[in-house]
Amino acid sequence: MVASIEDVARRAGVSIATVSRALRGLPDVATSTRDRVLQAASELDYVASPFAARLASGRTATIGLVVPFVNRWFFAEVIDTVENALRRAGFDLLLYNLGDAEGRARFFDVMPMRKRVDAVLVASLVLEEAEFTALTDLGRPVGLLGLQREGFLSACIDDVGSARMAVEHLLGLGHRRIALIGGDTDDPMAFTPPLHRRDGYRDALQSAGIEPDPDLEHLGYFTPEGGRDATRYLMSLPEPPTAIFAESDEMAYGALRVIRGSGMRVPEDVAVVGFDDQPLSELMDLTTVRQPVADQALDITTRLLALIAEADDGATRDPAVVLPTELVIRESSVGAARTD
Amino acid sequence: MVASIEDVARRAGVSIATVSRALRGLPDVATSTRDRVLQAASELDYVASPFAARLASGRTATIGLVVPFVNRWFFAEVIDTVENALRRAGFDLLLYNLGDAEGRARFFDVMPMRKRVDAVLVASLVLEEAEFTALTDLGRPVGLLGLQREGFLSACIDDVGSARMAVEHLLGLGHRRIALIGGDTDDPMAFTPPLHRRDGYRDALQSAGIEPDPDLEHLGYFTPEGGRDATRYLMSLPEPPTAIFAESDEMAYGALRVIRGSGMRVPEDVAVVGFDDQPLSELMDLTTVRQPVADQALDITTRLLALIAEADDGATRDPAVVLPTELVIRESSVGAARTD
DNA sequence: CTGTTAGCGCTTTCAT
DNA sequence: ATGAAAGCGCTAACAG
Repeated sequence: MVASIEDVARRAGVSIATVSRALRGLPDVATSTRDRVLQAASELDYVASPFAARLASGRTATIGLVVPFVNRWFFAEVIDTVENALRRAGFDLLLYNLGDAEGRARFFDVMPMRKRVDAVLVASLVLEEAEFTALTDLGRPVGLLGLQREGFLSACIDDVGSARMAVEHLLGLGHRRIALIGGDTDDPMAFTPPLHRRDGYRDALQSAGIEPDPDLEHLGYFTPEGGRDATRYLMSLPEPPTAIFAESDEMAYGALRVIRGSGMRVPEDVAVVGFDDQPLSELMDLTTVRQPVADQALDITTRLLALIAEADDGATRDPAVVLPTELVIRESSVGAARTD
Repeated sequence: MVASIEDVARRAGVSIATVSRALRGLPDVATSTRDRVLQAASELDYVASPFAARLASGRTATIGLVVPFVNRWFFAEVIDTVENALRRAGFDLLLYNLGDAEGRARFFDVMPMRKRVDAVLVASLVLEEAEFTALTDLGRPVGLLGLQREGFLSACIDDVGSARMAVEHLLGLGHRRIALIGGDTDDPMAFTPPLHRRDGYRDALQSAGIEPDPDLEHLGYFTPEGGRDATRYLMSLPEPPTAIFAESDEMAYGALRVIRGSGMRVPEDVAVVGFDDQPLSELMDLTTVRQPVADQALDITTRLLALIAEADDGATRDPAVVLPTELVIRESSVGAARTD
């Protein structure tokens, strides 16, 4: 069978306590002893049983990552980054995918990560009070990604300001009828961006002295099809917009397809700006707000790990980190003839 | 502190063994006793410590999912489906993302899932002999998704046949110069599709009496940019193709963009067929091979779980399951004027 | 049907 | 610097 700590102890001629200390790099182990233990462990191809260690120590070396979806660019990117950071730190990643309202309810009801994680990381969920409570009742640190809240570690971008920047870009190009294709802010599976990006859109218009026209705000459900349908609707208005700001690149793709596919020109007839800067956006020549997803994920993961390790050298001193975004200007807003 | 099995036992007035049995739904527990235990557990908000249970039972109720990437449609879809199926079965998902050649080497070197999973699920990786050995040396069942191998449980599609179907569609439309945009079959991070889809492409041509032209096979690296660059190259050939078969939809998007963006018409000047049928493909009017990703993932997960549960009512009787694909014909191959 | 009793394989005082 | 021993919170025979 597979080797246990006793086998290593026997082979190294020491006690199991010493093996434990040596293998974990604890102090107060003679170098020669440590070498002997390391040698024996390697000869036996020994790895400690994580469950025994967890039971004895109370630490799980695992963090739970809660996401509303996994098959959307943002969240896939988050999972990728977090998994990597954890792996390097010797931590396991337990993934919790909510999926839909029913899955979400089940999750918060059962709380499947009870007693199995050292910390929790929640990505871009608009959490209800009860859900926040359920999370904090786990008695573990909770990190927030893509949203912030008093008393919690978090990393996010300035969605409001970023959306404002996008719309101001369009205003600067002379557009006055600018439509918004957004997410459903009433959706039970709502995540945070729809709320804030819409606010930024309205802010920008109002600052320019334009009263937001409710007819120009349409749901796109954060999918390409949603963006397509919204655009068809918008372009059929008596007074269609001359520019569209989509709260995500995916919705912008739908918009581009409708416009380009129906013989209209982008941006001459309609300008389009998205949000995210997914890889496909460069290909689509889409002007968009680039947000540093990996940076946000890495930042919050690192600080969460530091907090757990109690090597908390200021990890919580600056609990809410806001990372900068950047407007990437491409042809969908300024055209190919751009000279600068 | 949080309740343990002893607290429940005391409250219910039974032994901890009875609590254990009652809570796990084992037989030979009087209904009244079970009710009392359930009541006590719920009052104390008790959940068993998974680590103690794992240590005592040897079962981990966890499966390890190994993927080369998480931010590609296919794999995101797989993760989504597997996570869901496991959650319902009360299993945890431990995600292992290889990422790149270095990450892959580290993974197989360290074997981080040793002693922590009941089974392993590997998605679409071209595994070397040594890697297969490393996996089987875990001493746990290994399931394969997107590939098959003698002696392993697997679920996949017929990549060769599906690619042949796609190319035969183009041949049926009268095309003779059909290009292939594919993946790198020599890449250390190679996954299985590139190999087989290329074979299917060549098969179809040869069956039609056409000798595959190496100039018409170009790398697209399974990304939109790769597809774009490959298409630019192909269209600059002295004798450009009249049709393109891309081994993935993402590469096909790049092709479509180049063709449509440069004033050529799809499919009149160049027809395009992809592979996968991602959600964006309908929007792009892309003819493509639809593969049932969720079905594959669900199928293999279910059978792996059955195998672990030893409720193996035939789970392994049919170890290699091949799921059907379907050609979804859209405008990128037949045009808008299609009458049927 | 239920209780007793060994462990599972580690970590962690507490001695020495 | 090292070892002995007491758990960690369960599961699984084995009795009864």
